Amino acid sequence: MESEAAEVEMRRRGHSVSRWSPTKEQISTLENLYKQGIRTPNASQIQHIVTRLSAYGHIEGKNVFYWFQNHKARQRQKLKLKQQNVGSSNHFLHASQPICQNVVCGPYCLQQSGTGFYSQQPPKVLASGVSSSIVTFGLQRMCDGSQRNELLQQDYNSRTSNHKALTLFPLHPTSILEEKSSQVPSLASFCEGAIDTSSAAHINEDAHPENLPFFDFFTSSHVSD
Amino acid sequence: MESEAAEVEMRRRGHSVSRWSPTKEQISTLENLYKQGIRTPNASQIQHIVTRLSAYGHIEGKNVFYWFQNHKARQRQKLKLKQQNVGSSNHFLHASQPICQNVVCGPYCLQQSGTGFYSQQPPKVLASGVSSSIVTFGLQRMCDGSQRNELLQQDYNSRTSNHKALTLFPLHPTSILEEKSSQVPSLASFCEGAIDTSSAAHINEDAHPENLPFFDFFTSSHVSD
DNA sequence: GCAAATTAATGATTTATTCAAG
DNA sequence: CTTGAATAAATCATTAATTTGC
Repeated sequence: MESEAAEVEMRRRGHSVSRWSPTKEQISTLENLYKQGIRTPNASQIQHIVTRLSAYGHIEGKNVFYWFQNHKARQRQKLKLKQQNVGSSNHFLHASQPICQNVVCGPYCLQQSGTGFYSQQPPKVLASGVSSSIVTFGLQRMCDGSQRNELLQQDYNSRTSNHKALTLFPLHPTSILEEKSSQVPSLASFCEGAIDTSSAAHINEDAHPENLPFFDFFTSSHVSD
Repeated sequence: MESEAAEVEMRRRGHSVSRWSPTKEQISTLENLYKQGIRTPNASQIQHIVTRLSAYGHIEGKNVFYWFQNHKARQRQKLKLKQQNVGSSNHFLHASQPICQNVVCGPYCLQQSGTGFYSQQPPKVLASGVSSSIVTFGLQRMCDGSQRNELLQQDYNSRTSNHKALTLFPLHPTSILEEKSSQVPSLASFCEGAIDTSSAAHINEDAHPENLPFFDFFTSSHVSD
């Protein structure tokens, strides 16, 4: 439905609408995604999620971002409390089980080689100067050697998606989702998207006058190198 | 063109460009801005800064954002160390002096009324659906009642600019800078800018087909209120 | 002088904490 | 009381300074 117009109206009329109120569908979808292992969606993922969930009501990228941020944190602290109560002793390699039983948590993490991971993608720069910062997702941190034995299903899908295009939304196997959108670390990427792109927009406005007002998540592969 | 060239240059010289290396000019400008009181520039401020600093080399919004984030934090911890060494006892209302002697730190902060500050601007939404999330800058937290007696020159200019249009860049007294750009809380706003704008753009693209790819920093006074 | 090796700065991310709307 | 939103603190990782041995 067009809750968008309604909300814009509402906001324009001074009504607070100061905070996003997710619909049931939106929440359940987000929870599903979380269960599938999404922890910190990157720009393209968020873009996708927003696009899909917009069908159920107004939603913005930051809402999605914050939702995952908060959900992750609160699941974690919930877990912490639980474990505290149970007082289990062998808290070594089996975290996250109580949280999401649905996701496969491969034993791929912890104690890998020191800094061997993060060269998945070479730094790539888009023609418009929108560099896609790349790489460092969060895995190498967990695998680093420090004892961050928190959750560890972090980017299971981020990595698998390189191979099989992860079914973020069962409805749309549109691929995209990953790979070329280049693992940009969520927040900063938006930043760059919002700001630098705008400047880029009036710099070479003729580049994509079509319907990509700020960034092409999809073409970014072949730049000008 | 200029900034791209610089970066391309850098890349050609074998530098991996995995991280932004500010030029001298960029740094000094940023430091000046900081001294002028800018702590957490919002989207429009960042946009402006980027536009200006692009003349000196490649730079993106996120770079500016992170720079302020880091600089603020590190100045703060530097200060903390200093104070620790001095062991001054009457730490009550005179923070931030050691950091930036150039900025006027009015005694306007701490112990104001509880939540009186952040209603400077009513939530405003641009026609394109790019809501400018608004408000909460960071001041209300400091002034709130909690004892965050850290710095407090936070948005001195944010407030003064309401009256006298703060000279962010001596070169360009273009005003803008504040007021109407509605104090959007930095990060999230980019997020929204990057994501929501795109989706919104093809929803009602006809809103501002002119040359305002996502926000008009300059005209924003008479939006559609 | 100069590169390899160390150290210091600092750019970039993630996590924790806090505020406040509903 | 729950949770969306925002900021600050902590942390990681890379670049620049610098030291060191030749």
